[in-house]
Amino acid sequence: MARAYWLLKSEPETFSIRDLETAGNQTTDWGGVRNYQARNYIRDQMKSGDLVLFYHSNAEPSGVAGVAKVSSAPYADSTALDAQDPYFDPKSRAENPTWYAVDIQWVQTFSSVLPLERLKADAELAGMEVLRKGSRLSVQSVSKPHFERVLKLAKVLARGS
DNA sequence: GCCAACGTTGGC
DNA sequence: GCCAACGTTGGC
Repeated sequence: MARAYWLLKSEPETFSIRDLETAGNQTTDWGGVRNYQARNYIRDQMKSGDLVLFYHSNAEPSGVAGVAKVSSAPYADSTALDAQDPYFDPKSRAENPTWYAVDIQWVQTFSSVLPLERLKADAELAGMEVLRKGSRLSVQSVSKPHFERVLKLAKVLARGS
């Protein structure tokens, strides 16, 4: 099956593209997702090699900060099974997990964050989920043309700075 | 800090 | 199964 494209949101004060970059070639487990639609994307569709737009939310500015890649198959989110973890979910069981995670790996940090405002202004990105008013989903599917367009805009931004 | 747009919970 | 109340997300 062909590679898929995603957008993952993170608040940079919690975990930023720099934090991911610091991890270098090491993988980072992307867990703690507690929304069923996002869970379904992770559990049912994500696969190793998929590419990810790493999005900073609640940031100044909010926008796409870089690129990551999925580096594992989906697996049970251990934070849901650990009673000491803030993301613990007593309804999730090891033999039938409710929540899933994947490993991700740093690929690229943009020279500066590509702001949401810039994405909104681009006609080719019309219909992209992250641009929808009230879009709160932390794991979003991105079309290949939209993914490639975002990379293009990031390059243009780098050239201009 | 405000508030719109959600998703979830629980009474009925 | 409906829906009001509530909690959360996230842009601004």
